[in-house]
Amino acid sequence: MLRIGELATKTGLTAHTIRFYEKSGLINASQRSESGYRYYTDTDVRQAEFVKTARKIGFSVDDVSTLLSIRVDKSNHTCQDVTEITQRKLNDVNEKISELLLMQQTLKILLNSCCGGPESATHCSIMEALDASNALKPRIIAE
Amino acid sequence: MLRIGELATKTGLTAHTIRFYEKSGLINASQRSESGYRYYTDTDVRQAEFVKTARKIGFSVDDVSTLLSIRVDKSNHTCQDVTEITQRKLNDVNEKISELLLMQQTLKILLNSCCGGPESATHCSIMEALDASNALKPRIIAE
DNA sequence: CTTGACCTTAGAGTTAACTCTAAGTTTATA
DNA sequence: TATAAACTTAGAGTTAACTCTAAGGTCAAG
Repeated sequence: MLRIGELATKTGLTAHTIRFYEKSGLINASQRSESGYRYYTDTDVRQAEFVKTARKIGFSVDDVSTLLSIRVDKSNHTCQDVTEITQRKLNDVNEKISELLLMQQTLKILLNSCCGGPESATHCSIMEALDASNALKPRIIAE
Repeated sequence: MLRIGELATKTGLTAHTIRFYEKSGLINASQRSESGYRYYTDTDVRQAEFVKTARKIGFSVDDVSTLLSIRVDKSNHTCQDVTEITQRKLNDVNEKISELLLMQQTLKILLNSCCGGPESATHCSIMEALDASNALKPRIIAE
């Protein structure tokens, strides 16, 4: 039986975060001492680790909540239920990556266009590009 | 001279956002009518477009603020000043992309490992992977 | 028996960038 | 002149996931 600080050390979460997850319904202490201290069993620890793992992969607290409800009642859920959540997350991630790659390309083009030296910014091509408002149109690859 | 709604239409921002940017020091109306209506000159419009462009590329409101202060006083700034901001932003973007690619890989592996069918989740390999807590270790490419 | 580390709660604060509301004023149109 | 669309302000609300604070209780060691 671990106290909250020990669970924190073990999982790499903070005690604050563990309490926050408790409020969110993700982690529960099976026992409480008379004085109110939380005590965590091995089962609790495994659940906390599940939560940590799922969060690290990128699932939202809400997703983890859903995954946990599947976890405690696997026989009444299907692989489809699980892959749906995973696929949705993957779609989110893919979309964000696309956006960021666009930004990345634009920023790279801007950086390549500018000398970056101690010259006055009077004719800085980054500033000019931002003013031109077509700075966003990604050029054909390798221009 | 445009009113705020017209500037909104022209830039694709909302009037709310334009007022928010005003509070943030990004966009100013050169004129006000006696009754207090904002009126924007061509110069204001160009500045608003600059802001829109810079935000779209991914610069934070704070970054844009800095870029604007360079813009109005180019001769006292250098290309280095501009590239520094741009490079910092590119570094941020690169870092986020790395994180997301890691998530993406993990999610793909999870999806590949599961049938995704109407079978009971009792032996769902995604759930098992999340429980194993080594789900995070990205496998060697193409495993 | 005291000290310090650890625990408790409720609830407020953080971050970024909006987004919205309420209550009232102005302007353009029919 | 009436009405609807557009405008004004200050300030509160939104989102996600924490993060921190205040004020106090508990526990082990010396």
